[in-house]
Amino acid sequence: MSENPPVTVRVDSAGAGKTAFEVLGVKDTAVARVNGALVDLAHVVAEGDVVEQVPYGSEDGRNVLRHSAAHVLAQAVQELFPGTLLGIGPFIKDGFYYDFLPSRPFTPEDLVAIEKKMSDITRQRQRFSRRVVSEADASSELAHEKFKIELIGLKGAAPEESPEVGGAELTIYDNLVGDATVWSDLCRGPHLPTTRDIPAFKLMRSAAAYWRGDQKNEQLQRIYGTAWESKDALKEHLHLLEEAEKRDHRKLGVELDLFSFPDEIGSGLVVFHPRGGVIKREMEDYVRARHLAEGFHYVGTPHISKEGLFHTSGHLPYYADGMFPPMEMEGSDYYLKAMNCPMHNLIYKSRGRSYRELPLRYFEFGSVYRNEPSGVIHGLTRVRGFAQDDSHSYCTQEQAPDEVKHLLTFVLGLLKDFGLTDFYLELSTRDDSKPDKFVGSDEDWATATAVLEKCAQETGLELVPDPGGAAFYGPKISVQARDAIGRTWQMSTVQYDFNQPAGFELEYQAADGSRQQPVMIHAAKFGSIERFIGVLTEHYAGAFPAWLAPVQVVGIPVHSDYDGYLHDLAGRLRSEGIRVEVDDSDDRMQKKIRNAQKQKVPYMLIAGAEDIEAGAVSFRFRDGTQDNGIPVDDAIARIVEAVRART
RNA sequence: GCCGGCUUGGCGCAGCGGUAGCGCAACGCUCUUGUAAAGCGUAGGUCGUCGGUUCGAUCCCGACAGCCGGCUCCA
Repeated sequence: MSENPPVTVRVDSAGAGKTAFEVLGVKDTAVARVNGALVDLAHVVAEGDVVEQVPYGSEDGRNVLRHSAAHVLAQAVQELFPGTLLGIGPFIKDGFYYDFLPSRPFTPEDLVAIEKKMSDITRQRQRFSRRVVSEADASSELAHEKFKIELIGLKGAAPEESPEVGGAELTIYDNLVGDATVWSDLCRGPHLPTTRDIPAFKLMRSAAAYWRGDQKNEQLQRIYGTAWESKDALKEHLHLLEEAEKRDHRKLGVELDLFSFPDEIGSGLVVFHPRGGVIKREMEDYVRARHLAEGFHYVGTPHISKEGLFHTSGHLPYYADGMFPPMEMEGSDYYLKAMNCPMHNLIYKSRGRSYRELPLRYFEFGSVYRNEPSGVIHGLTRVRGFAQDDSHSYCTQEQAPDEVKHLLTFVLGLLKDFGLTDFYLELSTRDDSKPDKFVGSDEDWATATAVLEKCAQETGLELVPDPGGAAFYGPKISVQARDAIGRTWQMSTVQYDFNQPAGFELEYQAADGSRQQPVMIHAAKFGSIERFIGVLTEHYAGAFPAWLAPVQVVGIPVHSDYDGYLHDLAGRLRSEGIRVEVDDSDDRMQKKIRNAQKQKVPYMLIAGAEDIEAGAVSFRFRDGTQDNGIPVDDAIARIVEAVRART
């Protein structure tokens, strides 16, 4: 990042006719912003123009250098694999990609060769030269590039869809060596001045991607790369990726013996081992207690149901693809439930309800099963069987806004209790162009959406629209949480539903004696217990806070003579509810410390002759710091307090 | 579901057309004195599954399953 504020110049009469680069006259300039629009440094300015430096390390600067790198990638691919057709090549977070239609998919070896060819191209200092073309000229020049032709046809329709087209005019960028054009691509620009100006890049991987993101379209081969304003910035990014890999919950799940996915059970189905079970149980106990404190009633429902229930709820007409296929018994088809709401509705309906009971809140850890496509299964964050900490609040339409607010406040507080503190909200709404995917009237959708939007805004959190992302029965707010290394995860959802109360003919008797239909608010606080454990594992990199740690204390004797002393201490801790082990194996002390450290145990209690003489014990913490000679009573109090405080 | 890659003892990895090794872990023995790996020994694998090619397959080919990276989708 540039330390100094960007240079800004207002062009005077002497500057008119010069290039943006000339009037700025400063280094560390990727492109220029002239009167608010990004342009090439070769752009000729006029008197009165305001020209601003865009440094390489700025957001725009990075985007431009990444997009320029994408061009070099495309050029390298077309030189190495003649006849390969081009898709699009935008910048993305941390890098860029380019989509291709090659005669065969790229291999890892191909990527090495392509990266080398890219280096050749950058060394040649090819100039990116902008040329305005008419639609007819572009079409004939790019006649062999069918995807580019399609983009030309889209010009103006969706400017955000690709960097190739959009804006007032159609442009082609030529790569020049001397005066000779060695390569060209349809592109809106802008670009760095030359290929040599790309400071640092690296190809990451290749993968398939559907043309224009639609499963119905042809599948292209996408190559991902990363590019940065300096070699150091690139190195730092690669280091961050390594760190992220170390906290991968799938890896930590094995190393810390938390859970596994036995092939024999099936893809996307998890078993929790004793240590993972501790985390799961602590979470559930705490969450259950918090729900009770917030006025929820804990209920219980089965995992499967006859199909009629899911017709009533609307799941079978709208969600059948997402459910496991039915099993037939005694002439009925039974389905594993994919959602808990239909069952809760039956509890509501089990007797007449009064307005005095509302809002009526049901909560359970409901096990649901969803037929996720095989390619999307991913550790704990995308599974086929999981438990939702699911609740349904039945209330009058007038109560709904307060209930949504209540839920949002509750959810955010709960997430904070687990160490997640950085959030934004997403408002998922109906896609009006696909009426067959959503049930209910326009008016009801508008009402529901307005309630959610207003409540979301009142939290003061950033609110991002998600058009088309609603459930079939109503709009939703989802809470996105950022973890310790800045990645975001979709956690909680709050959904406003007026359709299922109608389908189930739910009602309550109002104060005036009339029968009214309640609305129901669905809310999953963690989304799924499984996903949340996965996210927490990555957030804490396996070093869970003491209250969640599978093993909270390990006693380590300096010599086996002191095993008994530590066993006595462990007994006292255990009676305080602390999960404690004494490592009385015949390893040496150093090895025991190493083992406890690798298991990320919060407290190591070390005892030798000095400690015993003083009636004390020595702490070693996970960060390697120590606190020696602590009297045993103090040590116990300290640990008990830390666990109680959930810090 | 689609495209590509991968699959060798509990974990991490070698290897190779002539039926397999290493480190850690496990087990045994001898050790154990202050903050991240003591030494020696033992045991453990029909090389994911099923077919095919071959005199012979862990190795080559195919199908299936699982996993990984993306796309699409999603709590």
